[in-house]
Amino acid sequence: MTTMTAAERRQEAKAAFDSYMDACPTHDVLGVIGNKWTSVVLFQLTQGPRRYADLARALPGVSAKMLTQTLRSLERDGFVARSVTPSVPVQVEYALTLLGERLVPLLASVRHFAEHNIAEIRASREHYDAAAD
Amino acid sequence: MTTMTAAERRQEAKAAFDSYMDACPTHDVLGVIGNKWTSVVLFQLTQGPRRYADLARALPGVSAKMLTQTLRSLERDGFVARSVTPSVPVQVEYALTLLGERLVPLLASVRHFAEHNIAEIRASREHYDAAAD
DNA sequence: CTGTATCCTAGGGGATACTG
DNA sequence: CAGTATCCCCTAGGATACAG
Repeated sequence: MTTMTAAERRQEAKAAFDSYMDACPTHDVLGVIGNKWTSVVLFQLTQGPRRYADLARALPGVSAKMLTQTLRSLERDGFVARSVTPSVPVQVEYALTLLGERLVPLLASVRHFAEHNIAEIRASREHYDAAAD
Repeated sequence: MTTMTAAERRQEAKAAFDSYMDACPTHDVLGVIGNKWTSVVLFQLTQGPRRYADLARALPGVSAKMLTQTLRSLERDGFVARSVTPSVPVQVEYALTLLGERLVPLLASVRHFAEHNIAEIRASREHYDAAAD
């Protein structure tokens, strides 16, 4: 512990930085909304509560597995509430929580930026790809 | 083509939805900022232009491969400009473009939301996990 | 200093079939 | 209706070594 090799110092810095990343709220939230289906599911729920099959119908691209997984994750994070009506057959309804509602304006910001800048971004990509000979 | 099975109809809806998703600007942008290192690299660059080694030092968690890949991707999308000074050894500097600067407030929004709501999110997770017996 | 090249693994995500 | 359970693939990302 008196002296340390450069490799050891790098290792330590990496470990410290990794735990910093894990604790970073921004990174955490980005990890949530960065998932493939969260934004679209959330968008559906801004239109009002929806049942499982409603979502599956509105989002034909999602597999049953991913729909369930996305919903569970959103529920775990407190963005969505799941309520079961014990009829036959059972009815399950998903709705935004207050926390979920607070996420909506953020998604709107992303959307606003995206719609105003996507043309420039895509133009840049084309230019970049064209330059690659 | 006169009649269609339910499976065929589902297939068609899925294909249509998939291409819609591909074209969706919001989803596109989310895909960019959702990558593990984009937000932190971008944050470094908001502090001013940085060289490759500066970034590597500031971000001990990134591998050389991912740093390069992240930078290339950001350059391709037009968020970052790469300029090479042909000295010996060469100097390469990365800086935000105007488009990149426009992305900064959005990241700030994410950060703002994250910092104000992360406690509630994490509390929800703990509660959810505790309920799972 | 600024990267490439290679190899490898974990897990996100899809397809299909089955259940209370 | 509202999911599970399986199997499988593919890519994001890490480690290590090498190169201009």
